[in-house]
Amino acid sequence: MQYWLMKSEPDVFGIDDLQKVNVEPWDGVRNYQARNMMRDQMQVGDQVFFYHSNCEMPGIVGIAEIARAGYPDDSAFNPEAKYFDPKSDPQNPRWYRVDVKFMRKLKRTISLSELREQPSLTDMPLVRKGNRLSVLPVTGQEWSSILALE
DNA sequence: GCCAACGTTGGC
DNA sequence: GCCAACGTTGGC
Repeated sequence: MQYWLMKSEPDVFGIDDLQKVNVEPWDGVRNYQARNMMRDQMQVGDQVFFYHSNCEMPGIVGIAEIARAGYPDDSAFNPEAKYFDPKSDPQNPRWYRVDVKFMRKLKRTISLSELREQPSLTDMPLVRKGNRLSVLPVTGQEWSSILALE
């Protein structure tokens, strides 16, 4: 079992939205590194930190679980869809998604600034400047030290 | 709203 | 294959 962190903008789709729908297809990711992780590595049952980005207090707000491993993101095939990509061929899909299932909200937001203060977390790509990847691997050690902050 | 960091595109 | 231009992300 592996651990991940996935970013979302609360104005677009936040942890409360995930709680409401319970399971959400994580489509629209158009970055090859993130695609590779979703397509090749994520497995059902993997645990996910749900992270709010681009907002007043960026940070980890909840826990989710991978409910379905990587499968083609068919929003790329739909010309009407926001994330349409004419270069993705249904016979050979360029983009993949996973299904993410709500587990629980954290008791409080563990903010990015707080994560940056933790000596054990300085190696996390998340806390490094200029990181823009929306899907990131988290080690087991990082997972437990973050949860210990809750 | 600003801007640094980074990925992608496309001309050459 | 290089690299400038451009678009996007995301913290602040």
